[in-house]
Amino acid sequence: MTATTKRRAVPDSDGTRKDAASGQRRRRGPRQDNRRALLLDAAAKQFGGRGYHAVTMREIAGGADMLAGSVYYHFPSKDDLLIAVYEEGVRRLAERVESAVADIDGSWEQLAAACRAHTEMLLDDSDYAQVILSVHPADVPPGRDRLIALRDGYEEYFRRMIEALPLPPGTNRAALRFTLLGALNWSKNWYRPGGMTPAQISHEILEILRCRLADKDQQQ
Amino acid sequence: MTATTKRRAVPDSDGTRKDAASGQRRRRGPRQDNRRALLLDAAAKQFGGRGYHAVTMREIAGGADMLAGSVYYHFPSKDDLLIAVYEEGVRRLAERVESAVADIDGSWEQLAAACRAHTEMLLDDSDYAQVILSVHPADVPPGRDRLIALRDGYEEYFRRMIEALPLPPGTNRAALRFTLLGALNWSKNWYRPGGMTPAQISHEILEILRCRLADKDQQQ
DNA sequence: TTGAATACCAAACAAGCGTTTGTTTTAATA
DNA sequence: TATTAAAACAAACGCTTGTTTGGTATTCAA
Repeated sequence: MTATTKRRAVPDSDGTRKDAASGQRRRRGPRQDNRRALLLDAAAKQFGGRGYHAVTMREIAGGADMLAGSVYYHFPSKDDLLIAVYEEGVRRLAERVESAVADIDGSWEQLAAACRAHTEMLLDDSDYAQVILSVHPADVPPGRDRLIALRDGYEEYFRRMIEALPLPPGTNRAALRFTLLGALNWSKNWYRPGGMTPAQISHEILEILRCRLADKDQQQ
Repeated sequence: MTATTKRRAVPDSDGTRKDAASGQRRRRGPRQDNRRALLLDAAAKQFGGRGYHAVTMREIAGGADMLAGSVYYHFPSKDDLLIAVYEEGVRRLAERVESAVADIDGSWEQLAAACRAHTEMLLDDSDYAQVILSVHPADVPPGRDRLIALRDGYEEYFRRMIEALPLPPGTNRAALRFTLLGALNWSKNWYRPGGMTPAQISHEILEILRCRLADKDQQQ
């Protein structure tokens, strides 16, 4: 159930408060021991591991050494908490991919670096990123469109990278993108620590697609 | 919560009852208006569309024009109902793939036929098949291993088909299988009726992988 | 036609859910 | 140091959940 009214002022998503537009007495900011971030971490771990509906507010709160009611000081509802986690997940994924690509030359090499960063985040490095895979947008009807927009926004990075590849004319780049992302994301279903590393997985998958991705002048 | 004790005898999964091992008086079988199958259909539709935890017993029962309590005549718990649906999903998938492959010659052509059947089932033809994608085995702790075994058993078809392909020595066939199934299954996240058909999707994905799958003597 | 097993219904149950409420503790400011 | 907002707790609320219970039509074999 979505929150309809707020009993108290709830902080903005960045955890800071702003002055009223008119120059009234200055408000106080958040305290230093603010555990909002800890709470978001706990939510990410739970949502990422078990999906939206399997996780309870009491479990999330417990993960941050709180009680369920206290969560509502930071987030107006469970839906909003999930959306905040999802946003942070997309933000971190995008950030990591961007920085992985930053100093790389060559469209193919850039895509490889992005895929590696993407896979490492999903499989090992980030509970937040896993939320993007574990949570189905339809789980949260009021936030559905927002989640889809966030996911699409992130995938836009890959669309542009594949757009930049030199490919034989007539290549279905959309299908290429779906195949690549599908194969990478699906690895969460069979990845086991101790087996192939995330980097190896992403490398292997790209290698399988490579002869198709490569134009004549790049063959091997 | 898992059922701990059964108050009454519950029919077997095929809806028939068997005699006690010793030759006691013959039991009566199920009536003709038995709505067990209808109930299973309703459960498949709900589980397949929204996952395990988002679906309630009342919704499932309502889908078969029953009340929630009546479900427990046929299945001892929600867990068992999900497992029954999952089993049926795997059974139907396997059946469809087997019959699609039956009259096809050539290892490549067989794989293509199997992928097409697989994709059509997942995207259009079967609520049961979609359960395999929508339900995470970890959603049902007591049935987790059973679900994983079922899924692995089905994927064994693809393992054998890829095993039979003539490929360059040293090819990582496991990675190939994961890539293929991942790309196919992921299509559920972006498939929209009116766009590419399931057959086109499966064809396109295989085409992208083809140059890798094909040995020298099969190139084009 | 009877009798027993089948296949439900109607209603409740305890437990757990997301959320609200009133109060209290804590920390930063003045 | 007194004040005030921030950030929590403790306890409940109303509702929904999966499940149980006792009863009742319906069906089919004898």
